[in-house]
Amino acid sequence: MHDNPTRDRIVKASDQLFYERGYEHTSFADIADAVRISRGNFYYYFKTKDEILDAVIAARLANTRAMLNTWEIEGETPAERIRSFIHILVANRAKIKRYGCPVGTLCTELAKLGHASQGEANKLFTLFRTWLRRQFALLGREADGDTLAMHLLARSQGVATLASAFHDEKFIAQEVELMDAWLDACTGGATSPVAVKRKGRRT
Amino acid sequence: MHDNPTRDRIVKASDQLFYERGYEHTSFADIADAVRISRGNFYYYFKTKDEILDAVIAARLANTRAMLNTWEIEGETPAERIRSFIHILVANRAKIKRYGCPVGTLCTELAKLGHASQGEANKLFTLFRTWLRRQFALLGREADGDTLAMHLLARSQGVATLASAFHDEKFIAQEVELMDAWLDACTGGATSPVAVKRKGRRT
DNA sequence: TCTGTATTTGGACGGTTGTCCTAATAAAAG
DNA sequence: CTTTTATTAGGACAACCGTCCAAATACAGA
Repeated sequence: MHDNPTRDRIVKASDQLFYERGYEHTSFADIADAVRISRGNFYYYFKTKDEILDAVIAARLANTRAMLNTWEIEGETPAERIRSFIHILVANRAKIKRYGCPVGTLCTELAKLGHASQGEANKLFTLFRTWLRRQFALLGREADGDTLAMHLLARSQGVATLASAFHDEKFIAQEVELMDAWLDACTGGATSPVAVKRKGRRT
Repeated sequence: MHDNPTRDRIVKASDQLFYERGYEHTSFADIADAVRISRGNFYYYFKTKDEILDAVIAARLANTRAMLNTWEIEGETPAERIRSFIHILVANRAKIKRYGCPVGTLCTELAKLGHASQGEANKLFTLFRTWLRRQFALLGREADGDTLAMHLLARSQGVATLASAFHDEKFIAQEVELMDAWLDACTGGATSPVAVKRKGRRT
């Protein structure tokens, strides 16, 4: 299966539109306009709209895996890698303010639609979850690594949802600061998965 | 404007359907089936689907205001009242697991649709925000009451989103416990909006 | 060049949507 | 009763949806 520019452009444009307008509210006509191809041409690459969705999810999974691998290589300590995760919120704050979290909003929509691809979409969450769990385990938190991972995921989701509702970028920065402090507390060797204010790192 | 049973039934059924299936994915036919009236009869009460949405939002705002007032009367201390808020997650955990938070998911959907009623829907969030801020202020946190309110709202939203994605009710209980502990820390007189593990209340 | 495949086009199709209207019925008033 | 008003029923409507196809075009190798 060699590379296919047109197919890739369809997937890329759909990815963006699904994020900005939602899956159901994006029509074939919308995608066709974005990609600048005729409406009928879709059938050559995808038989149904659901197939486009699956391709988009697959692409997101691949991109996310690549991103996590990069962090694993570049981040020298597990704490730094987790911080990379936290700081997606800051890096993407403009888009998050407008459209929320790409993962969370997609999963939420598919859940309401009762869509068959819910499971695939949720794998995006699982990807972050297991990666974070591993990082926490490397910090000596094998026992509650999954709990910490879920906690951090939830915090991020909440920040994205509220930042979008209130159109507030400053709130993102505010909460990221709290999450950084919380991470420091974990790194500093607290024995329970609860945040403790600690300004400095353990030496 | 005296009471109108049929109109109320339309609003109530729409409220539920908008929550379970989403606004856009709910059709007039769906509501008609639920209320057991003919499709054409809607026009007598609502000229457009948007008007139904506005009525649903208005009803939710009224219900929320009533609920917050009840808590203000029944809860003896501000901390207890805030705890009432936190524990909605537990009380509604079955529905949250299936459909997420009614407020968050509606606001998210309307944001993606670019819908004109976004502002009205966001008032639901504002209602909780100002109410929580007041409770925190009564706890002596006038300075950062709004920050604490937003923090707690975000935590709740994140819990709802993840509980829905992972179909996990236990996670709700887990995080509620953490939020309770966090609240204890605030009540106990911590000087910064950061969670600290404290099992007992200050005497 | 000619031939065969790969790709694209524009529109037809059945179905569903929100909207809107008119006729039928129920309720109320005289 | 008759007359008037309030409510409901059922369907028409134009627009849009996802799907699908047959014909046109672009491209490849000979």
